[in-house]
Amino acid sequence: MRILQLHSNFINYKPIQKEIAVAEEAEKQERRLEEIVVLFTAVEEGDNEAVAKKAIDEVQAFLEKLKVNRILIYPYAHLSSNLTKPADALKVIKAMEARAKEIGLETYRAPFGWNKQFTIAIKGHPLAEQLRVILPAEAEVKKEEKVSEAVKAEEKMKSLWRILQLDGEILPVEKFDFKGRENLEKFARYEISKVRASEQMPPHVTLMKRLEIADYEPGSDPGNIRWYPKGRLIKSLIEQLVTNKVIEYGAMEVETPIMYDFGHPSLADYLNRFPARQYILKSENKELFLRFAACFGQFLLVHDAQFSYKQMPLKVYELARYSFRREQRGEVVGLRRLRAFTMPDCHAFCTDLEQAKKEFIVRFKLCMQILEEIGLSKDDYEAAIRFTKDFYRENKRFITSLAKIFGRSVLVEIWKKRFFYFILKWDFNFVDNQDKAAALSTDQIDVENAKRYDIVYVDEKGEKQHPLIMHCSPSGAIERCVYALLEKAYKEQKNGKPPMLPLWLSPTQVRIIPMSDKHLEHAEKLADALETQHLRVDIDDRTLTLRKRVREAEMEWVPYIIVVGQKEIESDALPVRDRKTGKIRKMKLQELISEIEEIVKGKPLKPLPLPKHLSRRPQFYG
RNA sequence: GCCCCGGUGGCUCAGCCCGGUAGAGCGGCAGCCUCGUAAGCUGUUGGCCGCGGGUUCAAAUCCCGCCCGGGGCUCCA
Repeated sequence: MRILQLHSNFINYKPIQKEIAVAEEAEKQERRLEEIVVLFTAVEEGDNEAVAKKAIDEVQAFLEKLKVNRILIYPYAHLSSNLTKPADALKVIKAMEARAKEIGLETYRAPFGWNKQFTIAIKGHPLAEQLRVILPAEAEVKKEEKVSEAVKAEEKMKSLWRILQLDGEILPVEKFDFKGRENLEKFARYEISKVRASEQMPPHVTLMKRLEIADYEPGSDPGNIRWYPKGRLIKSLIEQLVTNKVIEYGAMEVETPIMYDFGHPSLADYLNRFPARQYILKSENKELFLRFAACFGQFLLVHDAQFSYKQMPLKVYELARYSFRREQRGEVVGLRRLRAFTMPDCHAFCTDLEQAKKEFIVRFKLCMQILEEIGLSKDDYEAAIRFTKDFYRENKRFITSLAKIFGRSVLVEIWKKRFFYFILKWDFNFVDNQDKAAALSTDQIDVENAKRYDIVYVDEKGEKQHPLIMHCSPSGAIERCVYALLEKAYKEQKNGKPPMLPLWLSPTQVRIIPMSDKHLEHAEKLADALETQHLRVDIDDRTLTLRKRVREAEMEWVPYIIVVGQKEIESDALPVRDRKTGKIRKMKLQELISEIEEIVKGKPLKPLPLPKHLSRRPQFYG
């Protein structure tokens, strides 16, 4: 028996004329059914009542998932070329109907033996369309084979979850003592069972709006974000920092297109593994898709390059703004997961596993350093290392050495067989205020794509070889870094500390508040002096009370606030309100400049993204 | 994609259950206050009650569809 099962918004059908002698009696009336699972059914030779029962039971298990309780059994011969005799078929169909009613389904049936016209609207979700093949008991053996094939695939994907300790010992997750390692526990739980509960809005969503960093864009697709001047500054600074670090590491920065031709031979095969997750667009007679990583562009570019083992490892980098993934509707949240995001993506092409392992360590350290510089310390994230069983057997010490560099126990995921294109992968994961985890940096050793893209290098013997490819995002998506920083700030607030951004990312580093308009001129002088040292300084020249302006500066997370009045004109000691401590420190201007310069040393610099005078600024939110 | 909750001036929200003239606080604007470190006072502006359809004499309110947001699933090479 074959059943084409369609979850439908509605179906309209109308019997037109009898086709065969055994056709049932029916009225030639149009019928409409809504919110229904339609079962186009072909009864094949050898099917019997047991098959009918089994078919309905299988369907029912599925209906529970969909939370639908209404079916239409629609005889449909065209599904099979091995049909049984019509009279037997009708019997089996009736048996299906009886079974369905028996187990409490709201059951409808289209008449058997008629030529019918129909219109159907099928829902868009992945489970909406399914083909079932139900075989009679005799054929059970054959079916077993098929199942075992499926089970094998399933088996391949089965993951073992463990905790790898620094001494190299691997413990089952239940046996590990998570005392003092609550984040690792939350991360492990998130990865393994994904159980979580939360009623509140993610804190970073409220913050990104209130601080005028970013917001949803109702005029776009979900997961496409609008960035206000302050947010653009923060993002752009992080982008610059990551890019600088990766270039320092030795990668060559390139730029590749954001859209690709579906028909390109190297891409077609790769894409077949990731169906229906891209944005697709048409241009003239071509079908294009938007990139979901910088891999395509870089692979195609390196495919055309000529290089030998002497130039390896060969490192290529791109800040992929944007990468697009049409994530499922329910998964797109704030800045945690977007449909359009900025992905720093660095590939390294290595001669062999030995070289790859060496490079892997270099990049592991690089990623830790980059996160640290962004403002996420090792306490803010947890590591996961994922590999195949085979790889572990041969590389125990290597994997343990990664954990040692990380300095703490890590979560490991072990695959019995390789089913991705990589044999080893690690990722750093931020655990947020809702106990959800989001991956930041990651690196992988890819053993497949060099062949797929026909990327070759020339070895010592002058022979062409496929390299190993390492895929690394040194920071993870830039937007996700902003998410992590905001969530981290919120955590600190919960712990009684003032929430803030790292000084080098604070849109306003120093705010000067003149007591009254009589003191504005002096404020301007101080601001100019700070500005020439490349600090971001602004002046709150609005005619509001002092208390109110101080309050607003604090709510904007301004790290240093200086109130300027008559005393400051007469003396060069400035009352600097330090957000970190909440105290007012008497400082000379030069002392403040030195302090800030020391803290932001080595970080990218950018000017204030807004008018210097607060009276000249629009309000983007609130 | 599925299930649950929500969408009301720029922002946060009340009103909806039980249909009958749209409300508050914040913000904006104007005026006063010229101020010593987290909200000064007064006045005023501002709303196709997310969009479309239906029921009704009458819809922010009831019903249906869609869009957007949040949560839970699923998914996450």
